Amino acid sequence: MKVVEKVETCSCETVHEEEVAKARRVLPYPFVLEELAEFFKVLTDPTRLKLLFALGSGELCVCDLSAVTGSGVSSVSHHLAALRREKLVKPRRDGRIIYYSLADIHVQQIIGYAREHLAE
Amino acid sequence: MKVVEKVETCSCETVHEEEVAKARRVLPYPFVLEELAEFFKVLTDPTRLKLLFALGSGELCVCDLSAVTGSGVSSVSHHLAALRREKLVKPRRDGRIIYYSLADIHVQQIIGYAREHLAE
DNA sequence: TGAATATATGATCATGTGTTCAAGTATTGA
DNA sequence: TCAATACTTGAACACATGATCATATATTCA
Repeated sequence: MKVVEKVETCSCETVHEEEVAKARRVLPYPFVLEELAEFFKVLTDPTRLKLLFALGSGELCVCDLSAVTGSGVSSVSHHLAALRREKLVKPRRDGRIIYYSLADIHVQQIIGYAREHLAE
Repeated sequence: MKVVEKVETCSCETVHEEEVAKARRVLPYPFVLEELAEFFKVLTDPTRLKLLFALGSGELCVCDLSAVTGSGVSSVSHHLAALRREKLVKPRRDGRIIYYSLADIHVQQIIGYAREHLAE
């Protein structure tokens, strides 16, 4: 493998120039990386994951979700706000009760793949 | 929709008992939720995502990855340690150079789905 | 064996995140 | 219109996380 001399951004002395150039070409724009990172952040909390799994079984109100997760209503509401921001769940008001449901198919697929990965 | 009276874990007065019971049944074990959350945490940093995309184009050494990402070697090494812990990348030593590559197919699919979600 | 290179790791510090409490809004029904 | 219910939101605190620096380890080659 060809090894060439120092390149600006790296503090080491050896860099594989061609491979680095090739890798650079496949990098998404920084804003895409930021969006992806933000998106995954919403999946890093066990309570939020519980909410997503629970809603996978059908529409539920905030009160139900509090009962299912065992978390306080306020906490659940904060988490739902985060899920709403990433467009993963959507609310439907009926009187004073607000029913939440999944807004997207991708989430379940994403979580499914993650579970497959962990199952190995 | 049937609404019944208060249930232990919830501070509100109305809960849809059957739906809650149904939702509870689909919840994974707590340790699975924890593992999933830990797994997604590794995807919440733009630099780590860069590393994964870069490695998608082929094997690269730490020095290369530092050049590609524009991050310091130490920072890259810490991030690679995190990716190793989640079994997303694997190292291969050749002399004093350590080459990293993707350890799993699922990651690319997961990131792909996430990008689809964000593209809407 | 010892110097040089490539990478890893531990400690520190600034910043981010989740929970809780208190207060706010919206809707219903008496 | 006023009280009660369902939910949201903001502030405050404890805890986690990422970048950086200094140091440690591993490998090569003179």
